[in-house]
Amino acid sequence: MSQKPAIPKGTRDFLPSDVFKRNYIFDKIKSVFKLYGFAPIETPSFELSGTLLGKYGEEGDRLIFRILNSGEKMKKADVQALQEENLPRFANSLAEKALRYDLTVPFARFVVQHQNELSFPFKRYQIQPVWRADRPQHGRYQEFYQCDADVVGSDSLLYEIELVQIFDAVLTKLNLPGFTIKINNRKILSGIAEMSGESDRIVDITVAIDKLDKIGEEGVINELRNKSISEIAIEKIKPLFQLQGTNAERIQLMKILLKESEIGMKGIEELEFVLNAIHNLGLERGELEFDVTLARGLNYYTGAIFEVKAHDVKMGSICGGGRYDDLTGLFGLKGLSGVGISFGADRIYDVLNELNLFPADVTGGLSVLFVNFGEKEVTKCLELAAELRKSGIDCEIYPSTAKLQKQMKYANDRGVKYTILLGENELASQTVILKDMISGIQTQVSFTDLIGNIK
RNA sequence: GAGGUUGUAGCUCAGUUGGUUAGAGCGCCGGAUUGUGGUUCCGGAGGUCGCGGGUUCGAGACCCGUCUUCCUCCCCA
Repeated sequence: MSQKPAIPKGTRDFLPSDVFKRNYIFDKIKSVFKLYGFAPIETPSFELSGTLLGKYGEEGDRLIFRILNSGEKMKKADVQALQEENLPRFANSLAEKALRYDLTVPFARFVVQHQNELSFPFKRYQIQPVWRADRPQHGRYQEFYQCDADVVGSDSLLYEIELVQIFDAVLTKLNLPGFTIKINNRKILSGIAEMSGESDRIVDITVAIDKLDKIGEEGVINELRNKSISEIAIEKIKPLFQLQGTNAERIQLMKILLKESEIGMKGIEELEFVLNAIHNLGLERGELEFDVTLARGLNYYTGAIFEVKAHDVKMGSICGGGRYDDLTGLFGLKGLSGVGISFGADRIYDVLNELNLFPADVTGGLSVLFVNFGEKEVTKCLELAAELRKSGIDCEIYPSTAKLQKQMKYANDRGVKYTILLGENELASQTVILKDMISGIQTQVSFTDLIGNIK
């Protein structure tokens, strides 16, 4: 057993049927991105460590895969830092490069670097794998694909509307029966922190209330206390837990709660604009829900925050996104607002698999297999195969004159739609036997009628 | 990063308090069927019991370490 090969934890191999299914998801996502005017870009799998570190908070840094320096660069190791037990600095001296952790930060770097070649607002999509040194769990991998669409260079709320429509369009196209698009606004969260008198504790407060549906009201209050948020503040936060009813009703309540907070009211105004627009436009299958407890950990969001959950399946969020006013600021380009969303292709894959929502023909089996009867017959098969391919019909010839039984079984395993039997008798009569592998029906057709009988 | 859990044939899993030669189903290969697959029947191959060490006359089973699996926390797609 020790000789058996293995792959690292949290990674997966993909068989042809898996890749067909994944491409099906990618194709739907791409087609919608394109409909909304997004253009594709790609960035390297790994970036300079400095580009990534410090962008995802302390937690995030821990989850970034580092690439060990090679050759002479090994000598750059900061041994002194090791002796001082400053492990982060030691690690940085050992690894100048790191695998990308998401697509957003590399995109920000990309925008700053190519700012003079881009016209703004710049709309890009990007479908590439990312890597996280996380503990693998259900729906959680160390290597997985993200499918991002972002707009940078405009603070127009029209894009928030577009992105909600994209969530809806893609997931509807993928035939997902039900899903909730949760929306919130970071400014509302700031408003909450402000009116509770704990403005500088916004992260602790939001991280705590984000867990409401998981640990309940008591749990959240305990966590707030543990983080030494004042009792007065907690009393002021409590009404949030009761927030219910339609989006419009929730908005009205929040307007009362946050009336003292300028930034909070600004957030409500933005949110209301998006909710109203979507309400008027309507969604296909998605439900848009204002969820004040939606926080999301990434600290670069400044406006709208999105998260999508599929119904009837135990799985974390399948999409996320939000507005970040100053992401490129980290790389020295100020004043460019961006907003974007991300589809978690691997989680969507798992959900579609679990709910059995992949179309039957997605695995794209071979259309036609020529059974091999011998040298003379194969010569004719080669000619016919060339004609089929010219007409766009994919086909193969079985490579050897194995027993017919074996050849038929192979055709069956490959999911072949038609087999063509061309033996001695058929060659003499200029015909083939065309067998429909699903119905089992065989028909004798002439060489010239063959193409017309396939499909 | 913390705690727990799992690992036996290609796959899913049995395997009693430690005791001969480690089993089943499915899959695979061959045959029944020399020009017919997906059904049936018969036969066969395939395992250093995750890996390393220890206890023992004897370990798949017990102990330690390690890797892996899944789960909770953390965080997230």
